[in-house]
Amino acid sequence: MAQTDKNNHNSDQREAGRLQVLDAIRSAGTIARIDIAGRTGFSPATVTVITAQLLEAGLIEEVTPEPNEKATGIRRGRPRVSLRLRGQAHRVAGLKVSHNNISVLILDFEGTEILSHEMTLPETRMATPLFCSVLIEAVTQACAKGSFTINDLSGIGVALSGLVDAKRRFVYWSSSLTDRNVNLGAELDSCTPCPVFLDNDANLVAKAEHLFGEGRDVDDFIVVTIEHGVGMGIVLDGEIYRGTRGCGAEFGHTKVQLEGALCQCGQRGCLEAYVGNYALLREANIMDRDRPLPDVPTLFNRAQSGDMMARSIFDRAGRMFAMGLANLVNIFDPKLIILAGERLSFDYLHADTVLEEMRRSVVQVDAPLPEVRVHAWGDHMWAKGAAAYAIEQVSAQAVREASSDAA
Amino acid sequence: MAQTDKNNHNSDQREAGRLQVLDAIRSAGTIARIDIAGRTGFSPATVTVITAQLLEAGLIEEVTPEPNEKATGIRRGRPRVSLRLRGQAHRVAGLKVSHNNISVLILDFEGTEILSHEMTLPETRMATPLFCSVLIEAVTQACAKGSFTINDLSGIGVALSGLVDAKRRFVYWSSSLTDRNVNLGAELDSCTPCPVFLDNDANLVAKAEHLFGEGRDVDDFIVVTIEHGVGMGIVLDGEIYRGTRGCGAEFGHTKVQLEGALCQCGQRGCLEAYVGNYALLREANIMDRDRPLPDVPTLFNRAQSGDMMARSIFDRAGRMFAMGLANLVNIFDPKLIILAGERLSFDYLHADTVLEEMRRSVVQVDAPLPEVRVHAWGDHMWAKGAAAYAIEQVSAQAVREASSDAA
DNA sequence: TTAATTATTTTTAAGGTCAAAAAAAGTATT
DNA sequence: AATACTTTTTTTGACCTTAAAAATAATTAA
Repeated sequence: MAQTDKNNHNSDQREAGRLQVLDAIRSAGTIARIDIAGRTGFSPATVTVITAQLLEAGLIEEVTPEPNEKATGIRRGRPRVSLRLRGQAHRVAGLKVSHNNISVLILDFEGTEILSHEMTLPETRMATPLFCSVLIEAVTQACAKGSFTINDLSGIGVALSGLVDAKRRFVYWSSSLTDRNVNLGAELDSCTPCPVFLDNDANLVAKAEHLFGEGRDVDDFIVVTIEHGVGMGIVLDGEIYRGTRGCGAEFGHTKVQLEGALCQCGQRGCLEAYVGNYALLREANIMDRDRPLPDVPTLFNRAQSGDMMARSIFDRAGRMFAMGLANLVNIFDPKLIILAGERLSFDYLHADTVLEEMRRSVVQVDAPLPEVRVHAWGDHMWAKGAAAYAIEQVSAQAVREASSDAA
Repeated sequence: MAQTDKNNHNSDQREAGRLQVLDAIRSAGTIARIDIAGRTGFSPATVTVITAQLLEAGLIEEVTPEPNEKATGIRRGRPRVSLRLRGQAHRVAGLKVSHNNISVLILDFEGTEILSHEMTLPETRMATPLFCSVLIEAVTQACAKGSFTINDLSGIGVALSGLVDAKRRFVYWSSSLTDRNVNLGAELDSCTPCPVFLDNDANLVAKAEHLFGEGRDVDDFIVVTIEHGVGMGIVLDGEIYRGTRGCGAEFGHTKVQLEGALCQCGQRGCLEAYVGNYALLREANIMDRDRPLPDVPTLFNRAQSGDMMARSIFDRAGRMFAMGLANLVNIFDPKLIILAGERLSFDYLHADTVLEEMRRSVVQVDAPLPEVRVHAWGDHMWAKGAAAYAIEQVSAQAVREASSDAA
């Protein structure tokens, strides 16, 4: 809310069209002008004009069809000329700051992975200046791996767990920082040669789903991530919904029980306090203090091999999760919910029984229920989200330049 | 989702601007062109062009300042010419169908109330044909009161409790209809000389708040209504958010307790089953079967005079409500929440303790919390929402005609 | 009273987008 | 091989919006 650009009739209007076309090309991979017109709603005439400018700016290129390859069915009429993004146009980095380490992913403009890099953190929580220099160091190391430098990057996206106002690049609170209320964008600007973009990690997974994942052809969906905590990203009308202060979509701290279990946020009854990684282990270890459990997969194995205590922990978590999802459906009535996870060990939350319970807890109408897709990403998920955000922002900047050059 | 017009570059684009200007004039009451430019983001030049067309179409008029009245502070420069809606341009009806009766409210184009009318229903639940004829009868009676006929109306808005897809004018379910899945829009079209618009009643209260109420100057807010049940209307970017199937924002059936109290919808643990009117009475009558309570105000009086049982009922309801509101804040991070109610007897839900509990249950950041405004409407609230919707739709139609005439 | 100043509104010239027409680049038919 | 046909792309003329300039209508100062 209040955080969507609108009414910027100033110079924004020409950019908007360019960006829409660029997005259409990105989501399609390769696409002919006529289909861009179909998808975006622009007239073919306008598409011609816009693509000409994007071509001239070097952001896209025409695909010269191989003579043999008439695979797309022999069509009559003037043959289509497909367009695609020009990968070499830009190079961006995506960073995910985790508990113990930073992952860096470098993508080209097309979204192709160039390389990835991991670096161990000196400390879990750092003061702002140290944090900045660690970030830069991680990027520098990654670039070195690919024989280029940080100066060859057009943008850097950073995924943080915590409460982030992405627009203002302001961090209210993050588990990686000892400081609160840090104007991290400004801090990082002074250390890097290229623009840095920040957001909450779950929002960025949603961004990755929108650009590269299950949400590629959908403009309205919700992404729920489960791991240590529970995160959510909301995409409405093709944009991340962030709320007034930039800290909406805190699904994990939605209350599912009055005076319920204690959450790491200090409050009680948060969904995360029933479903999150640490919540499950806490329960397990309360139940059986003599055999402390190291991790959730172990607990899950026990449940599957018939341990009733373990099973009841997952059972309750699943039911709470179903309730949370049902609430999302009741509020948003979305077309699609994506359950995104890095590891498959959390199968229990994707179980048919959970989804069935969700369906039962939803307002019943004679219309198809929202689709729920489970997307098991590799371990790059979070960093890829950050990189996706960087690509999006770099695209906007590039289009801005292309538009003003055209004038 | 998927239910916001976009990409209608066809003829929509000229309408959009006209409509935006019209909305700005409506929300301001009277406003000079230069301020319309400021508010809408259009250039003064465009405002001149658009207002000229709206003037010619008779939708707005210039305010001739009284010679004496230089009240607005002595300004230098060319004096502003204020514009306002021309009330006589259109006349619309808003209908709210309740348990036992229908209220009809007739407004002029400016939103001024011309008259209101109440009619008793023959039955609470009716088959579709009877329902339609009762609706028409109510409108006809109301018009007769004002010495005009239904033919003098430019549109009729209808507020229904239940699950309504406003875009399709389709009713999945309503407490007023015996049938399910009724294409009520089409049914009503065949009985009326003017267009009929339908929506869920809570959505329409949100519409009324946006056009005439506390949301007049806000484009992103949430309205929660409490009465028999609990309703919600979400305004994002100036538009009612309705979800994919048109049945989002079902706040009342959000689950706040696993395996909780039985709700009238047949499910368990719905917020409404703790906070709704009928839920409170149910509890009270379970507790004390010998003295059945007639209504909630009586129960509330008992609580205030120290009856511990009554007090505990309100206490739990309040805490559940606070939890529900906190969840909304955690998900939407809205700028404003409006608690809209017809009667003040529900003070207990607006109590400071409830709001305080909500504030405690929200993700804590060093930024101002969403504002919560309590708006106690008169008994026209629901019908006014329906009328507001009719005004909005009629405006769109009028602008469409003005635009095509201008061409 | 006249000129200067100020603020609002309107006009003008330029660029963006679209519908319709034209051009382009193929396949199908004779 | 020539012509007809089909589909995509580009061009054209018209309209919408804007920035900048001009016109308008007041107040203020001289």
